[in-house]
Amino acid sequence: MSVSLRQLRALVAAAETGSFGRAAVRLHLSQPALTVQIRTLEEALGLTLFDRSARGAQPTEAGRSLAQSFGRLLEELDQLVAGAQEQAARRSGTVHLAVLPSVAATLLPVALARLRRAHPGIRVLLRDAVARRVAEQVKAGDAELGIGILDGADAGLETEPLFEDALVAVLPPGHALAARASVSPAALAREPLVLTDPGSSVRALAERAFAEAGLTLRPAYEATYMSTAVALVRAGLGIGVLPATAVDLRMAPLLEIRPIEAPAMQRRILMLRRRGASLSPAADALAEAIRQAAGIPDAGALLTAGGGS
Amino acid sequence: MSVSLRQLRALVAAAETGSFGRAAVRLHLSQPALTVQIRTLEEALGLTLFDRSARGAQPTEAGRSLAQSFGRLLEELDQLVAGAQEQAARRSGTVHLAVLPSVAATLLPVALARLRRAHPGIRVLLRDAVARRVAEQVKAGDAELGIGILDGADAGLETEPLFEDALVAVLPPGHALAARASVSPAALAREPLVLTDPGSSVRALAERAFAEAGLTLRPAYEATYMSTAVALVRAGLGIGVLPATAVDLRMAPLLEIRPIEAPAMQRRILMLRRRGASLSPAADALAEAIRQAAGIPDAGALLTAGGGS
DNA sequence: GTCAGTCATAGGTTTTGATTATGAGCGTTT
DNA sequence: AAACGCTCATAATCAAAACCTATGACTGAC
Repeated sequence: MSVSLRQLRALVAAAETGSFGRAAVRLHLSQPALTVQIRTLEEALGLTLFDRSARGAQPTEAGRSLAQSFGRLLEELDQLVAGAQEQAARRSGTVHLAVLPSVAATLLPVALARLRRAHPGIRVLLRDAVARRVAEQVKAGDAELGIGILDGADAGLETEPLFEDALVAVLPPGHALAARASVSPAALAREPLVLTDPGSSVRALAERAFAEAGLTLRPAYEATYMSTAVALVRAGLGIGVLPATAVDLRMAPLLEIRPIEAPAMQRRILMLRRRGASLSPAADALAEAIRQAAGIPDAGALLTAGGGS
Repeated sequence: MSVSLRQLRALVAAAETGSFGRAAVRLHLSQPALTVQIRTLEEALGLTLFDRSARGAQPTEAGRSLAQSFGRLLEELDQLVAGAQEQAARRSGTVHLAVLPSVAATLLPVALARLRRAHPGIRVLLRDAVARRVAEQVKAGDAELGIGILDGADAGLETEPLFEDALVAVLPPGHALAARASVSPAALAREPLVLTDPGSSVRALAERAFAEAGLTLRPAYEATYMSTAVALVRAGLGIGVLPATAVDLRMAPLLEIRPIEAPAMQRRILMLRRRGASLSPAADALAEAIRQAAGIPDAGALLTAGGGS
């Protein structure tokens, strides 16, 4: 028979207390049970570990030495187990999260604040990236959770809708188009436009929507960062075609926001995870916080939605 | 329920093989048994450790990390157990041995040679000391085994007789007394004598024997080391009164050895161990080798003799 | 659509471990 | 010297854990 943890704990306790009886008390066992554990351990090792006498059980040299080594090992083990249970209890843990920059600037701070309040021990490693990179990182396992968009279904990913993000027209103060409740693509096409980089998902969305309306998108300015784009609009250099979430009106109170009359001007922001990969407790807590921040009541809470097929 | 070694081994094997089935084979278990171990471990930790699919079981991040940590721990544990079993098998181990210098120079080399032949892995840490120190070291546990002599019984020690060591007269080449088969204490008292230090057990023995014969011992020379005493005799400076074992005739072929006609000129060389303290396998092997070197057939081999009361 | 491979579940048996009760050895105390 | 009190060991019994075989359900792949 091989050794067992019970035997090792018995050995350590007996060596430290110098008595089988006291060791049994410490381990919440009866004395005979402990005696048997020690004996079977001695048989497994082939060594006498204790010299029994009427005044207790003195560990032999081998017993002392092994008790010390095993004790150290047991301590490490208990620590590992405790650490794992900490993670399970959501009192610690780390989540790698990939997220679109626009969401990172808007929804995410709210979600992270919620998470911190509910589970202050959980650490979030944040990577903002464009939609394609978000999906890639989640699929590769580099990020356990992602917030992004997906064109079609993706067999490697499970998705859960968070909210709809529409592209809106962002008008500089006093612009003529602000008189209307909404603006048409055709009207936009006549104006100098501020857009994001080609390759960004926002840009691709705008181009598609314009193409459906038979128009060609000719941006006057392209910005990589949303804050840059907003600044360009505020300076009166053009009309922004930007995601609604990205425009923080607190930062730019004089700008006017108007919806664009094109159904395709919408993108569905999704929470992404690798298909078949369970979430760590920390990631689960984060997902919950994100859902709540997005205004989704946490009903079943389990992600089951397909890729959108 | 707390974690068990079986669970940890199951986790490590499954994480390394990527399959419950293959892990079960490695551990000589059925697949359901392994599945259950993993599940109960997951329940104990509160963590999902594997993502099960039709293509095997992929460890989660937590599973991977824990498998690695636990694997390291298990390796250390197995190594400790193997080390203990090595000791039990007498393939390794260390014995602290306290021994009289005279025995160390005569009987012991034979015993150690035997021991090395039978159990080459056993290391002997040797301390030669006078009889009182030998007994002290054994009683204090500084030496697991001792070879020495004991005046009366000692409650703290168990003894086992090894052989009788007589004090003999060591005569320089061509000495007149060599004509007799034995010499009397009275004859010795008329000669210049070479003895050991006062305080040595040999010296005490000689003084007692002379006192019983109504004589006073007046040594011409006192040497601490036996080799010194023998050299003095060889130089013709006196007659040695020394333990028979200590005089190596191969080193001093011209010397003559004669028994002394006094019954008290005998000392019983004993093997000593602490009462109630079991012997380590290494010490047991050494004890056996010592017995054989002393010409004692290793019958029951267990030390049971009392202190001589 | 079948097939091969995976893990999960169920039923029944063996093994392990625990408890209580009791015994035996030993040192101390009366 | 006898009794006591402390130790660990043993025995009988019982509960729980662990295992195996058989079977099921699911998933990819051909």
